[in-house]
Amino acid sequence: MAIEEFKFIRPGEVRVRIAPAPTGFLHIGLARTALFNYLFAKKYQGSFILRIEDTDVERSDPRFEKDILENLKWLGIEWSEGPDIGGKFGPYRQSERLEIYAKYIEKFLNDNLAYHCFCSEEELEARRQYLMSVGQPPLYNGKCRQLSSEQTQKLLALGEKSIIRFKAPVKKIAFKDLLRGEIEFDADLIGDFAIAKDLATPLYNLAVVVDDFEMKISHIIRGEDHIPNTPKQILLQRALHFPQPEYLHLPLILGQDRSKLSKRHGAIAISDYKKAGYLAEAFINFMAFLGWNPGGEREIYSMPSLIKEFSIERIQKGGAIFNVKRLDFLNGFYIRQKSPEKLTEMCLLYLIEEGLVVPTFKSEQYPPAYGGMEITQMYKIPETREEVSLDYIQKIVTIYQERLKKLSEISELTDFFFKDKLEYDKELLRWKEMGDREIKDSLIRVEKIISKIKPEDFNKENLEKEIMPEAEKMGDRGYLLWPFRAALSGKKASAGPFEIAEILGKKKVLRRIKEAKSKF
RNA sequence: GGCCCUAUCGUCUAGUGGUUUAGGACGCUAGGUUCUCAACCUAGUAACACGGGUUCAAAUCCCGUUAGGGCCA
Repeated sequence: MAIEEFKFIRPGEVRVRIAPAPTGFLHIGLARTALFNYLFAKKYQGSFILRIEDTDVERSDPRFEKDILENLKWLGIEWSEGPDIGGKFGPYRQSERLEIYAKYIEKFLNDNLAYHCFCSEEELEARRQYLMSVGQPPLYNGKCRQLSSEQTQKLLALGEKSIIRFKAPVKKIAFKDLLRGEIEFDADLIGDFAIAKDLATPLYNLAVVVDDFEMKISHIIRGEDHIPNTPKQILLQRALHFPQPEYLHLPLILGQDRSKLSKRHGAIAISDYKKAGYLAEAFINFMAFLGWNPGGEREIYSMPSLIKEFSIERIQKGGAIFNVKRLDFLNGFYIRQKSPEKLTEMCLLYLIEEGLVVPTFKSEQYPPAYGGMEITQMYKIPETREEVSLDYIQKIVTIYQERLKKLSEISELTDFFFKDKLEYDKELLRWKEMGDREIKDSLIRVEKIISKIKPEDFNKENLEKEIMPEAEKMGDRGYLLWPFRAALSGKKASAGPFEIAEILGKKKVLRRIKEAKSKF
């Protein structure tokens, strides 16, 4: 049935939007909704619009708006109309659209579709509590609906505080959700809901309905948590004789405990994931598959292929748990796909941040995000006071490319390249049941072989050629290779000894072996 | 409490009445691979919430129950 709906979709006619309130950072739920809207718009050559719902002045903050825009861009979800770029149906910030709403609020009142309600909040709250306690829906009883216009005028003249309520008709209200089919509500159970705080301040449902109409939104794709708002919005549309857009309510993204993803589930801000070194393409791929999949067995999809394959019929109805392990896997995959140059550029930021390397010109020139970073060729290693090239850093990054799950791990993994002296316990050098004497012997053997290699021949291949036969002789290669590698890296786990040695160079390798020996 | 939504391996999911001993991926376990880790390869683990119908045939359609979730201005 959902399929039939799409026979009506003609390229260019689709206009979708996301309408976040700038009351928090861009989080996964919103990002996923944005992605699905974006994919849908692109699929049908339509428009994806960004609207900021900042009518709640107290909770809204421009820095959240900035965060939302910035991180959507980082993800590659771009809008064709929005607060930053404008558009035909602007402004795209609700706080700048107040006169538009005022016009409609007035219309509601003039047409007798709404009325002033003077009930106090305490009164309302008490009644709500009571109704809930006796198993009744907590509705407004329509007390002020009875007020004559003279009474209303009088109360207003007296300066009584009031809000504006919609006169909800008593009937059933059904709509077709593109995903879930017919959803029916009893308008009886909706009650006379508030549409504005006062003549100049619209409330959520009214503002949405007005904006979606004024911005010619064709399809409203949003989270499942908005289903209960839909009948109210439809009621408002009908009162105003607006055409009804199509609705599609996406399943929610859930935390480990199956509840709606929220702050208490840990990091959910996209910027946190960005900082931790997740790649935008991994994130997009991951989010697309939360609640949707193309049907085949392919799991790796880039934005263009997602746009190509996206289809509403393949959206899931049940909520999906956010599983970081899977994100990690995808991220590792995309990291492995990067070119060494690109990956180095991305890792550099983390190395600089950790103070492992310092660009040879002022570090203030580096913006905090790696997009558009200007790359310098030379770097200082503060600890050894050496100067190294970008190429050198690239060699290091490259041998860790397949070990990286997140970019931020690069510093911890490779710090031993940027240190003068390694701190580790001598036990680290022990392979299996080796005695102290044997460990030292192994180190001496390696040292001897290495001493014979000319500096210009000091590379991975030659090292392997010279050392492997010796290791082979010992039966278990680990007797030679483990102490060697441990001495170079000071770590239990690392890249292979030969590749590390090549990068470190003969002089440093010998020094590290000497240091290891001195522990016995 | 009321209303609404949902229900296949631990997780994301394929499956749209017979081709299904329910497929894939992540995870986990074991083995392989030049010490370790990773990557890679191979194998294994594990699910149709339950109960009624409809039908020659149901994970797939209907009803109910249960469970989970969302919303309540």
